[in-house]
Amino acid sequence: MGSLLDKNSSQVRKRIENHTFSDEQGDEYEESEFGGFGDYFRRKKIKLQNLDAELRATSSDAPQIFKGVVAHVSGYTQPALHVLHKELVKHGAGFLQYLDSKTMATHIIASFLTPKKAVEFARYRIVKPAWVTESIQAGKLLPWTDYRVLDEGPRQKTLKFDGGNVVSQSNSQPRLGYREQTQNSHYNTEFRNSPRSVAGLDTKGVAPSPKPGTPQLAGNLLASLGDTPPVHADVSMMDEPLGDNSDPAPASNDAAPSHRPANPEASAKALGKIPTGPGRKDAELVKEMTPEEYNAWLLMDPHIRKASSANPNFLQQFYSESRLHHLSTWKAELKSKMQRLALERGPAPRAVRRAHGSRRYIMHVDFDSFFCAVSLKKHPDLVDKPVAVAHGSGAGSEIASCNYVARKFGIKNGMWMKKGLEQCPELKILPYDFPAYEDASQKFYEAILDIGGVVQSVSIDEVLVDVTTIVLQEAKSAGNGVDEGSTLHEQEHANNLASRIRARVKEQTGCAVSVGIGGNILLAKVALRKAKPDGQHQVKPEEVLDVLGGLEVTSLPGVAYSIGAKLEEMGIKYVSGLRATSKERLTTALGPKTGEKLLDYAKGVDRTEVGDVSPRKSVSAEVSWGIRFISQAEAEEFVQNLCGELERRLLNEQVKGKHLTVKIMRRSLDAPFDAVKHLGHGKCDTFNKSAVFGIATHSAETIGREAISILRSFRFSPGDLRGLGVQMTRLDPIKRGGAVDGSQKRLQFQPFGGPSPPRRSHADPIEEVFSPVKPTNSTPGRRAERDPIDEGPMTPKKPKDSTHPAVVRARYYESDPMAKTPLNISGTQFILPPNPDPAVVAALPLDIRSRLMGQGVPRPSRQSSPSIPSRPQAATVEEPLPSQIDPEVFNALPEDMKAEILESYRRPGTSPAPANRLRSPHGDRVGPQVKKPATPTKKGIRGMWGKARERQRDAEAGLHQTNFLGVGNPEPQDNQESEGEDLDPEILAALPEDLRREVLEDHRRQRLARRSGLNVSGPSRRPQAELDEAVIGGQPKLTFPPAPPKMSFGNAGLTSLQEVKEMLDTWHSKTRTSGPHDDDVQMLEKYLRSVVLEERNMEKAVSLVKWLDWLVTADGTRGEGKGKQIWVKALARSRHTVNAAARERGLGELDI
DNA sequence: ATCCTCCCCTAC
DNA sequence: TAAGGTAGGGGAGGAT
Ligand SMILES: Nc1ccn([C@H]2C[C@H](O)[C@@H](COP(=O)(O)OP(=O)(O)OP(=O)(O)O)O2)c(=O)n1
Ligand SMILES: [Mg+2]
Ligand SMILES: [Mg+2]
Repeated sequence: MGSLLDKNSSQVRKRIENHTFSDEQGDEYEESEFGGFGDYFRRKKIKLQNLDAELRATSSDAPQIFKGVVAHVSGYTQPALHVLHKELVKHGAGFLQYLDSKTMATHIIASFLTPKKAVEFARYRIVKPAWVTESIQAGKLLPWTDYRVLDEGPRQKTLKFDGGNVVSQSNSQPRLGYREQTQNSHYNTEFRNSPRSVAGLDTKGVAPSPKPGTPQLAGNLLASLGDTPPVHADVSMMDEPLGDNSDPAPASNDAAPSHRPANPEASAKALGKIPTGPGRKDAELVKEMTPEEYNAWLLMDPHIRKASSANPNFLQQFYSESRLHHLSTWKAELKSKMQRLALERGPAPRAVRRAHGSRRYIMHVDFDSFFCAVSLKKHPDLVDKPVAVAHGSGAGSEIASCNYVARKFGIKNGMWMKKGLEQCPELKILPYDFPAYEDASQKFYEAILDIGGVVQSVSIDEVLVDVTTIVLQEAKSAGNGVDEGSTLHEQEHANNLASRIRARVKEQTGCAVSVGIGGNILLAKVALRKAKPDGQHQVKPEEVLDVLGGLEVTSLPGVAYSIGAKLEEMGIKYVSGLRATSKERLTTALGPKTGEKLLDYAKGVDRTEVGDVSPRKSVSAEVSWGIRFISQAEAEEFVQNLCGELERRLLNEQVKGKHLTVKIMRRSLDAPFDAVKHLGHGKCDTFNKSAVFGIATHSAETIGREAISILRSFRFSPGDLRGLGVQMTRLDPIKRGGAVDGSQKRLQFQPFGGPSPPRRSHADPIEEVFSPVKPTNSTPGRRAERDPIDEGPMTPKKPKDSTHPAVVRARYYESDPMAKTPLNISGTQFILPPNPDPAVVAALPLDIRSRLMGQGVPRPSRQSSPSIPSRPQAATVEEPLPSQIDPEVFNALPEDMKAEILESYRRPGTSPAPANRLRSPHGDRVGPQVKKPATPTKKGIRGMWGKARERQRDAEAGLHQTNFLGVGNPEPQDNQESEGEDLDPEILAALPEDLRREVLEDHRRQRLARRSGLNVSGPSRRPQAELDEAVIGGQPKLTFPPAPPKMSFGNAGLTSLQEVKEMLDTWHSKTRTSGPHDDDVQMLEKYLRSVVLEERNMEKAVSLVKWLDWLVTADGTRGEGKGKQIWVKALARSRHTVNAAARERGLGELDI
């Protein structure tokens, strides 16, 4: 148990957070809506009035054994919180619902602690609930030390982890609730700290520091975003987007000229909304836009910019609002809590469980329209109306949950608003209330745990409980009959139990849960459906077949659209039809397991045990909404952020992973730029690729490096990216007792593996580590780098001697004249080391490797001079071994590498095939039997043919490839003049209409002239050392009138510009309705002064004010609420402050 | 047979 | 406007 504490090295961050959090409880922020953690808990506390006094008065006779004890209960406990509370108070203890001021509590009662809590409570006496119950039983206070939850032990070790990165994480933190996430901004943890210095901040060597984890990749873009406030052209909508037959130009991009947007209205609307966007006369221009240009154009709208990946704070913001993310996070948390609770409860039930025959009583308990019901608590007037919970009322907004009134209209959870409103125009829309869902859920779980069955969490609003033991027990003691009647008694007891639960949950939460009872999980679920809403139902053994038979197959768990359609093709619509089908036929169609399972289900058989949960097999982070990049750099930065997120989650789970998969969604080339759904991914092809690390890792740096390499290897036009994700599998628990950090010392000895590199110790002597290694065991991707982004895989490195992989790589870099322009892959020359060791080759990152291979046999068409930037032309898919590959080298490769290389050749760089692998046609060998019916999929029938079609389309896309060369610098040198910079939407927006057109046109011409393949080079990707210079040379070329001031990124100051911007963003969005707290504004002013006077960074100060200006003025919240007014004033004050400070320094008036 | 990898599908 | 995440079961097909 104590291991929990020591194990988690992610606690550094958490510790800081927690400390910050406690500090925030200081009264000075009391009124601020942007009050951070403290505020969250404070508000929660208000809801729970403390009735202790009353309790104590009514039970003064109980021995006051807990006198002097002030207890707090954390998490789910057994007995439940309310019981402990009552008992403690009755016996003289003080009780804290929430830890207001930590020092007041003397004991914390918990069954187990999450790592986060373990740290938070590190200084407390943390005891198991049994301490309370057994003390009461004993009639005296038992020594708490016998009930420790945690062993003692320092876990300083963990504090060393990732020192500087810690505070800087800008992404959401998976374990935290949405509110913690959003409020735990830099503003809390750093910004506030810097001017004031926070007492109590953990001082064990971890201090807030700039954010090395987030390289300033998209520097230019971000800089300009911040520097040039958007032009708010009025939305002078011709408000009739409908039926307009004018060309919504960008929707019909030329990848498919004949293609009309799936939803012309939506497109037209989107267009119309964009301030001074290209009018219809620009149709031609727009039609020829690259995806990047289109995105740049799209992002001219500040609202879109704010909501999408263009916002530096995007990941955090997105996750904090994503219901699906919360659902997943909650589920994972609950799962592990239940797991640990079961452990702590003792291994008893296990043995007991199977004792009695096979008769089981399983309850499935689930809230009725959970989100909706909870959100309705604050709008009781609407309970009788059709209501849904969604983020908005636009056509693409998703209905997370709707009440049963709405369901009568045909509305369903997950439905898009467009359809929902079609079915019911009266539909009322309520906002999400995530904290309320957490609260309701907690009470629900307490009630469930209270009954003492075996509990398995299904989701935030749903559990399975095996109550067999309870029911049998009760039936035995109540009804004396051991005969036939006992079953009836049992059933009745089960029903009673269900009633009790329902009543209790309703009482505690005000919301209805329904309960299904059955002899197994399947039947409990089926019963649940019958029970809803607000009811309970038991499926008795004798009714099983009848009940099931009449159900549609899709109401069986695991059967939905795809399998349902397959079955329908076979003429099976109802479960009864399943029973009438031979196992053979089912297994042939669906596979052995699925076929058999369905047949079992049809017979009412389900052997799955409640509570059987296997350990986690994967951890991932992905986003497929709001992705609109205008440069490769942005895309890579985003991937890096995802990897940061992944690292956090891995640490939280206390695992490392060996197998990395990068998931990419790219706009289908026949799909319009605009998705139907606002900022949605639209129609996409998906591409996954994985890499294996020789040794498991959780390092964001390591993972990011490889992930970015993989991303690059696809050479997608960044503007076409719609979804990105990183997933780790092959997980290993992090072993404690040291060496966590030193693990990479051993990686070399792993068979074919990757990085887990260096604790960025530049001094790390590579040879020494590698020398004893057999070449075949080399590790790819080991590069001593400063920054995974700023120094991409193609950055030059020091040469080394010997054939060590790292050395080869180093040489390779050294000799690559293009080394500094990482993405110009096809146009690069490089030198193949004589006698490349195959393993060495294999050890190279994927993108390099393919190039190297390409050179094995020089092929002018494929690789070549810088002047002929040809891409690999549609490579021969059929050939077993692409001719570009030296067979000798190839054969020496490990098998998996062979496959991978073939793969990479199979898909010529510019148009990899979608991830749907080409499977050998079943028809080939199948003979007469139809082996595999097409698998239907949401959008039409897929399966083999579908895939083939997709490939086809993609191949075709390859031909179009020339259309979407990236905007970039094709030159071999790191040439700052030859720009091809990203188009900056901000700047574009500020241009007069005609000028803008000219710019776009010009931009396009350059691009076409260069014709260099995807290549975006920006100052931001240069090595750190060059960054400063780059900032100057790297000014967007498009420096027209509203030229943004020069920006200095990086660790210019105490707090990086971007970080502060993110803080401001979070701060603003959290207080947009109430306005900022005056203290906070003062602090901002003070900080701005210090930026001007101490940091002496005028650009930063100006930039921040402009950023704030943008935030405030771009906040289109209706009605100029009081919040906005306060914000406007705050903005004015800030502006004044900076000007005043500038004058103080003898500088003139600034143009802010 | 049995394993592994890369998907698809499903659930909330 | 809008916040389309995430983990596990399991099938297909290849390697062993
Ligand atoms: N596509 C979906 C499905 C569910 N949820 C969320 C909102 C739901 O309230 C919650 C629980 O899911 P349920 O399937 O239990 O649905 P409800 O509780 O809303 O309705 P009911 O259980 O009564 O069918 O998960 C969601 O956001 N999107
Ligand atoms: Mg529900
Ligand atoms: Mg549910």
